[in-house]
This record gives sequence, structure tokens and C-alpha cells, in this order.
Amino acid sequence: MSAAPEPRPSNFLRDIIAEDVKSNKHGGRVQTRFPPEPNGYLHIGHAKAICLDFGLADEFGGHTNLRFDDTNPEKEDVEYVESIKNDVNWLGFKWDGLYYASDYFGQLYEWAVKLLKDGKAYVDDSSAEEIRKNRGTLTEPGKDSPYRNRSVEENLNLFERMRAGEFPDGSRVLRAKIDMASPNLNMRDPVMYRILHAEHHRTGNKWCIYPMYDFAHGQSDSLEKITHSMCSLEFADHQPLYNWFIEQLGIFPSRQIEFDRLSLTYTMMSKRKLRQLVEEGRVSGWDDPRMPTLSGMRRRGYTPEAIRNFVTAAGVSRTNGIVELAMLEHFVREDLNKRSLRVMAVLHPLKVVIDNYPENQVEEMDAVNNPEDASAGTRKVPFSRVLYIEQDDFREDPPKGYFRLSPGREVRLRYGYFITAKSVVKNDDGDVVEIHCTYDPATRGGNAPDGRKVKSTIHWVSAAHAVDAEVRIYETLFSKENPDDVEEGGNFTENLNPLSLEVIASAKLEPSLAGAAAGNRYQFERLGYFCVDPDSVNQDSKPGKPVFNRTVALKDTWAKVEKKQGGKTQ
RNA sequence: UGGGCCGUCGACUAAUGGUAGGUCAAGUGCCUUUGGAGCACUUUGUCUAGGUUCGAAUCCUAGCGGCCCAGCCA
Repeated sequence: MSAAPEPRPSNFLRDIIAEDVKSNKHGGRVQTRFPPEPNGYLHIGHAKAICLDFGLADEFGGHTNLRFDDTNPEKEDVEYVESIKNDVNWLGFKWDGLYYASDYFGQLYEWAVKLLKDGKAYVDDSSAEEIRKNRGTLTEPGKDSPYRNRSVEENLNLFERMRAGEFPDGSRVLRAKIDMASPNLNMRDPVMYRILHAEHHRTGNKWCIYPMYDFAHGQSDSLEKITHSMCSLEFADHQPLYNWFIEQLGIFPSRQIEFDRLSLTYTMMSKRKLRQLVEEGRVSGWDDPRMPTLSGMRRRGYTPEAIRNFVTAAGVSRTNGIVELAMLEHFVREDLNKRSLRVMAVLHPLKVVIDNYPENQVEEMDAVNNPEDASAGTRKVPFSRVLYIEQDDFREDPPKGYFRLSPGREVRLRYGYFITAKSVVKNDDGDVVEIHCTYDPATRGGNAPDGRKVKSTIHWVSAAHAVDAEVRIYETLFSKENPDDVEEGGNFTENLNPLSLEVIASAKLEPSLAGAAAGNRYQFERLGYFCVDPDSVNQDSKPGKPVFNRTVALKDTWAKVEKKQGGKTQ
């Protein structure tokens, strides 16, 4: 945490909470909750909710619970609850209470009985189809169910038998008796309980009826004395129902406040569709580095700080917009720039032989680890007669404005020497496979005593000392800004970007990278930020061939200039 | 002639009814042993029409446009 308080742009959520604290509502107490359903992994969209729920409570000295909204046993699993806990912690938050909606099944049942006794609920024998028909439409009112006016005794008896398992799935539901003509569809006698003979990941087979979201969420908030229950905009239509149950039950009045979801260009935020990608094997798993999941981003090399800064900068409101992926990448670079050790790595090697450099000589050159952080110190990088440079850093026929190596041109090898290209060796296809150069011994370390300038500094790795590595380069998983933008009847998978993963099988790394631990982050100079993938460790838990993920590329002005020139220089 | 929510630079986001600000992007310049980064500067915006008000992005009305809602999902 920095000493100076960060200027926080206010937002309507903070204003509401500040107002409540000021007016001493709930004694000035602030209690929030983050309520994911454990039916998938958390993604960057959840990060916004997490930052809001935890961040806002923290600002006002309040508390935040992590509550699993596990009311649908058919979709939920412990694998997901574990991943969610892990991801929330990784993002940097600690919950005060850890709860499950399933903790409240008993209480919820009692409350349902109370509503039954009060004549505020009834058991409906209609089929799902009939209920749907009688619900009416957006413009026409619904019709009362023929079972709507059963006696309290009959309702109580039927509901008890529903719980006892006497009826098959789908045969009956418990409904709230509100108003079939309400303009708000959620108020047209919403279903409170459905019969589901399914094993729940926590309550096992204890229950065969499960409460719907609407009959569980507000009461769960109430039980936990949540003061500010923040959720996304699509629940705004549910707020009257949220309040209705709380009022009928006469319980603690939690307040629901809606805000807009985070949408990102080129990013799929639907948990259902992300699961589909995993299940169909279109990605390697929930933690595939191309996934927008927190576990995917973690593996990709994103930092929690970068994600938090991004979410804060993107802000919160009630407008429905979409944030550019470039903005996320900006915050990732900003954070990584400060903390990453610089190293040299060649992704597409081109052999360079320095003809006038002694055959068996090796020099240890001093290299700065992080120009942004003097305390990171320096390291030694071996220099020898045969090196690798990037194929992109040499052009036999340089286009206008190209500053790097070309025949007769002198460049600086970073922390090495000035070299001048003299001749090339080509293979049968005419490709340049080797460059012969000379070096100036007076320029050791990259300094020219005579003050002469070179236009370019390029990175390199000594061939004899290079560590071979696999490097995985990622592009967006989808090729369209909106992955759901498909023709009628189309499928979002059509928008999958076929080029989202490029594997470079044999990149050359400077020797300091040998045995780097999984998760370590580096900047490969001039290329981007990379981190060590867990795949670097082989089956026997021994270090194998290093595997690096490219987290994000460096901004590349040259590429931009080149593009602007319309490729005519190519 | 259903209800709810929302319209601010290219994008995103701010402004107790009182100077339309910030970030991203873009551009210009400086600097540079990463053509990175950094630093400085610059450009463009309140959907439309009325109304209330000394004063409206903000409040009201209408229009236009967008999003959400007809799961026994959350």
C-alpha cells in the first residue's frame, strides 16, 4: 500500500453507502457479501464484483462475507468452490464469514411454511409448460393457476410431502401468491421451490426440494445482516420480489443495489459458454492462459494488482457498455514494468558469427536487472563468438526507416559490443541462415568511447550458453470484439480465433533462466512480459524444458509505423 | 398502448443544480544502451425538442436510441 491515499473517483455505490453511514442507518455498520454460484471458475467480470464488495466494505470499516449461492445442485461442484476461494484470495481479499446458501435450507423451509400459513404461498400441481402459458406475456397479464386457492391445510400437507420425497421431479412447485397481473413478470406468483431429486455437493441427499434464487438470496442476505447487497443490473427487476419476501417475513431489511457488469472486447464472459469451451476441449482447461478466468489470467502472468487497478479505473455505473481489452493490457504492462526482471531471449533465432572475436573466448557482460528498480541489481551474461539474434532484427534489404542490422550497418548488442554486418550465408531456398559480422573491441558493454552513435540496440543470446525453451504466444481467444456476434443460427465458437495460440518450440534464453520457477515473471527485452508456465515441470516434478507464456507484448511503435506505411516497405 | 434501467470526447468513466475533469486510445515534442518505458504538451464530448431555475449533463415531460425481463438457472 502506498503512503499517499490514492485519489478515488467516487461512484454511486460509494455515495449510497457514505450516505447511509452518515445517517447512521444500521448504526453505521457496513456489511457486504460476494455471492458466486459454484458452477464454474471466476472470471475478470467477477473481479469487478469482488473489488466492489470487498473494497467498499473495507473503505467504511465494514465486513464482507463469501457466500456460495448453491441452490441448484445439478450445476454445482466442490471443485468450483475450491477454485473460487483460491481466486478470491489470490486477488488479494479475505472474507470475514464463509457461508453457503445451503446452510440456510432449514430456515428457508420454515419461512416457506410461514408464508403458507399466512396464505402467501401455495403448492401448484401445474406442469412447467402450464405455468409458462399462464404467466402471460410481456404485454398481457397472466392467469391464476387453478391451484392458487387451495386451503392452508392442503398446502401445508402437500409441501411437507414434497419435502418428504413423495413426488417426482417437476410434478409440483411451491409458489408465492402475489399478483398474476403485475407488469413485472417476477411478481407473477414466482416459483419458490422446485422438486429436484439430486445430490447436493454439501447437503447430499438430505433435500429433494431446493429453493429458487429469489427465495434464497434476499433471505440469505438478511440472515447475514447484509446492509448493502450489490448485484448486477439484470437483477433490478427482481428487487421488488427481494423486498417482498423480506417484508412478508419481517426480517432484517438488506438493501439490493444494482450496478453494471464488466464487459470486455474480444472476451467471453458467460460462465456457461466458458464451460462449453473447456468441455469441448477448445482450450486446455479453465486455467488456459487465453481464458478470461482469474486462474487463466494468473497462469498467463497477470498480477492481482494489475487486475484490481484495471477494475478500479474502469469504474462502475449503471450504463451498459464495453471496455476495451487494450485498457486491461495497459494496466498489466504498467504493473509488470515496475516489477519484472529484464532478461534477453531470442524467440526466432538467427545465427550471428563474429569473425574477429577469438574462437574460444567467453566474456561475462554486466546487465541491469531492472532499470525501474536499482535494488534489483545486475547479473552476468556470457558473450561469445557465435550468438543468436532475432530474425526480425536483420534485413538484407532494409526498408526505409529500418534501424536494425543490415549489411554494412552497425548496431549495438545490448550490454555487448557494437557489431557490423559483413556478409550472409543462405540455404538452398535463399533464406538467410547465418550472418557474419565484425565487432569493435573498444565498445565493450555497449559504450562507444569515441561517442559515435548507433540507431539501434538489439538483444542476443550466446549460442553455446543458450537454454532451449518452449514459448507460447497468445492472441485473443476470439477474433471478434463481441464473440457473440454471429449470423442467425450461428454459434459463438465460430468466432474462435484460430491463431490464438502459437507455440515456438525452440526459443533461446540467456542461461540465467535455467530452472526458473513456475510463475516467475520476466520481461524479455524488446519483446514483452513472459512468465514460467507450470508445464515447465515434468511428470516427476522435476524441472523439464522451460515453458514460457507471453503475458502481454510490449507496445511496439515500430510495428505501428510499419503498418501505417501500408506494408509498402516490405 | 407491458415494466425496469440507461444515453457525456473515438472508448470507458467523473462532476451536493454552479469551471464539463480523469483514464485508455490517438497525435506532437523531448529523452533513451529495450524503436519498450518515461516526461511534457495537444485534439475532440453532455442524444433531440420543450419545461422548471439566476443557473441543468444533473430535476420534469415527450421523442429517438440501447440494454434487461416471459427458467421448475443464478
